[in-house]
Amino acid sequence: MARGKVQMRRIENQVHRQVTFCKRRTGLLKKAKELAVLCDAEIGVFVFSASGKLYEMATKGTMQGLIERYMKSTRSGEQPDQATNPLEAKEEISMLKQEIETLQKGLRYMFGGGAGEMTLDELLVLEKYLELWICNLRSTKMDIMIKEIQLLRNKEGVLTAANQYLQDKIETVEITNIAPLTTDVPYPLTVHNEVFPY
Amino acid sequence: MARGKVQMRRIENQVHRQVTFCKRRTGLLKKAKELAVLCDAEIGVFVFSASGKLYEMATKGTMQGLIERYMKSTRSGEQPDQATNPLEAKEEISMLKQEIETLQKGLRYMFGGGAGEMTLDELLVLEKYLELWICNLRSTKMDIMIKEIQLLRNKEGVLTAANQYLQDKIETVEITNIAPLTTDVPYPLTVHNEVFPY
DNA sequence: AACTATTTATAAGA
DNA sequence: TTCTTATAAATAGTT
Repeated sequence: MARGKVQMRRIENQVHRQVTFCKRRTGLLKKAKELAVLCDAEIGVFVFSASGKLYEMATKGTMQGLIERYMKSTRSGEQPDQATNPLEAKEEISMLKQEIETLQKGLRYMFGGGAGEMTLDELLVLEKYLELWICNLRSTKMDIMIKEIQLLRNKEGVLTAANQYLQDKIETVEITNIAPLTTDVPYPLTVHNEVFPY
Repeated sequence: MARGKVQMRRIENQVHRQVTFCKRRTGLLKKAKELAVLCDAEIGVFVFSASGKLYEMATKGTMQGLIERYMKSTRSGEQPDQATNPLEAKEEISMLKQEIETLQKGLRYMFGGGAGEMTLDELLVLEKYLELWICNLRSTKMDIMIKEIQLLRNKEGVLTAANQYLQDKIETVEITNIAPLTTDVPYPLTVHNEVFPY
């Protein structure tokens, strides 16, 4: 797909074939990974070179696990399994941990340098950045919290008003009902608690 | 790869995800076929959609045959693993996933100069990370500074000693040269300043 | 292993 | 879904 169209048949030149195999194999596995990530799919790919060498990729757990799943789903049309088996789970955990490691590294490397080999000056710059970042973050956090509080206060106000209103009403009811109450209670007067149970 | 770069993470919009899944799955299988033809390789691909549907491709014979070959070529396969409690494992997995989500958001947040769409909880987690990071950074910084100071002190010691030595020498010269000085000065006595100009 | 000129793949929109 | 189209990615041929 570049510098000329390619015919869809075996590349005769052994060197070209080898180079293309390497490039396209990489591309294929990359595409598989992308599809898995973007669309939340579970993918297994294995490639045997002409010389019999195996290259594989499983996007979740192991190839073994995927093959098992494959077997199941072709044999009897199994349901998408909910219960992850412990082996897969462990592997998933370690994969996720590795991913976290990578992300943390990414964060660290973002400002250039990287944590291990940074000079004092670089560290000072990074520190400033981090301070700024954390400062912005806290500001955002505060905004959110303030809004949240405001919201709750409003709610509280409304509830209080409603409560007050109901209290008044109840008192009125109680007063007007004083006489009947001495003989019979048709319904519990505390019914208003069920209107605002929170 | 078109009309805009795509972020390498799960597509949130369900419709977009479905469409992309369809397109990319087709693309992936096409690429696999091409690689097989061009480079005389044997390839198996299987894709489980998020909903558990299976799509597969085997370039030679059946998937079963390929899987058998795969199994043969990876003889070390099974290991009897201790059963991690599946429940705990699942919990850990979901926690780790959440952590990854937060870190990814953090990275995006950072690139975007802050103010992203993070929730309060995520912000709190990120804040913790940043605090930890800045703490580590400061520790590293302190190490470096302490070493630097040590180094400078050593240097200072050496320089002071050298200075003392030269001072003594100069005084000796001055004393022994007192007589000639009254008549002629062949060179400036302050020449030693040029030896240690700092 | 790099470098690009091209071809392909595909995201977004209809 | 399917088509279109602008753009991002992959990669064939070359150095």
